[in-house]
Amino acid sequence: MSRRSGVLEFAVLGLLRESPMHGYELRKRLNTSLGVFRAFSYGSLYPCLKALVQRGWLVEEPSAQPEEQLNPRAQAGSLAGRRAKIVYRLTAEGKEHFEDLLSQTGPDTWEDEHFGVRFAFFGQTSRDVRMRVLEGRRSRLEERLAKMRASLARTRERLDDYTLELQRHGMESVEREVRWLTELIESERKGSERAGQESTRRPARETGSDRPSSGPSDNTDR
Amino acid sequence: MSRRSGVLEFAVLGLLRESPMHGYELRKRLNTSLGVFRAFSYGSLYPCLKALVQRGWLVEEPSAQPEEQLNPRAQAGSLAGRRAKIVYRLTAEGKEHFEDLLSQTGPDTWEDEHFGVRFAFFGQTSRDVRMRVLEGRRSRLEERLAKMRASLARTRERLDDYTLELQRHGMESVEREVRWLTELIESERKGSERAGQESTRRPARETGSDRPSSGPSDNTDR
DNA sequence: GTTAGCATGTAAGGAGTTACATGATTTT
DNA sequence: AAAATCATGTAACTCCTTACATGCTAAC
Repeated sequence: MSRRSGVLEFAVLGLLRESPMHGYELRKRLNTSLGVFRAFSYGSLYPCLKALVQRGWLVEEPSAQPEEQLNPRAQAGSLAGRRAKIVYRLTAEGKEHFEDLLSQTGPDTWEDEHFGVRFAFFGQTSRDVRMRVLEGRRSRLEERLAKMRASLARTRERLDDYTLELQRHGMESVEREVRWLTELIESERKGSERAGQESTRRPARETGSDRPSSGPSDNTDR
Repeated sequence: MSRRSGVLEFAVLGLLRESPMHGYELRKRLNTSLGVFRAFSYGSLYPCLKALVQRGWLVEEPSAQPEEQLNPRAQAGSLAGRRAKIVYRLTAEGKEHFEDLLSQTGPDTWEDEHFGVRFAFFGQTSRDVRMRVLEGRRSRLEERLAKMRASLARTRERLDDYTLELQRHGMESVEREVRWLTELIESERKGSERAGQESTRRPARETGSDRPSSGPSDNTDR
């Protein structure tokens, strides 16, 4: 009933933080920007939006259609007509809540389902948290590799070629992801050191705006 | 209520086809042999087993505990006691049904959730079907790549570094899987040609036992 | 003037998980 | 005799999808 998910909720808050949007647009962003990893349908998006509104993290704005009003043919039907295109905007509480979520580094943040979306919003995440999430993810994967190697050693001879190939390919993928994470961690560390030289010591604040940001978000639409 | 899944059902039938097992053992196999890709809990396994029994694809065998009966202390409580360890065995109908499933090459067989488990049982799958599944999977991934490239071209400049890196890494993974599939398809084709030379033309039967098999399964337990 | 795409929703259901409950057997 | 691990199960819940229902607007 409550439709408060994990991933979807997180992603919606994160995208709306960048700029207000209506559901349809939001869904497209969800399935391209955060691409590959997950795809959501309206059947989960709209109920999720309603739930977030109820908890006071979003507000619905009936949308006065600023630029599309320019089109003169449209307003013939009815002035307020045109099936209200509901634009959702993050409230102050919503923003606060999202920042809470961003600062979390618990075990599930580096599980498969969550890691992708966490990474997608690393631009808004503090360096400490980024590091913990990356390192957590890496050691999670290394654990998994160890288990796979052990189980492979135990069962190698009674598996047929295809099963074996599947395991091999699976392990290789995990190994590759570990290397990727290692590179990312390295480059975070370098960035950290450079920042350390600049200001001699780390700034005290943990959360939020130590990101250089990609400019003030003036892109309301495509 | 019915608990007839897709992947889980398929995997259970496939593993039980190799040899009868009880639930606990089955679950371990599920989470190692078919490794990386999925993990199942008892909460889904046992109801699934019940459902498969109801449909006549499995039978429960109360398990006379052949070797464990040797242990003399156990039978004190009650002769039929000792919390029946239920061994599940595939029926003739179950086997037939599984072979039907094996021969399917519909669109969902190459989707993410299904492909892994399909591949895991390629040892029992006919060469034609293997080819169709591999090629279907590859073109599915190529489609996805095309979409990703298009969306990346459209949105590159308004994405921050992390989102961009996530996309890049995602695409690279997909590209690697495509290359892997291409190699597999190549090697299937070679095998096919060699088989063609041996018998001049392809054998008529499509399903089942053209596998060399990994020996008669005499391994009931670890 | 009809197809395609934009836009918003709901009801039912599928595929699984978590947490709980129980008890036997093996290892320490 | 305590702890681990084997073994089986159920109820409630989660998170998402499919299929449906509706209507507007743009393009062909």
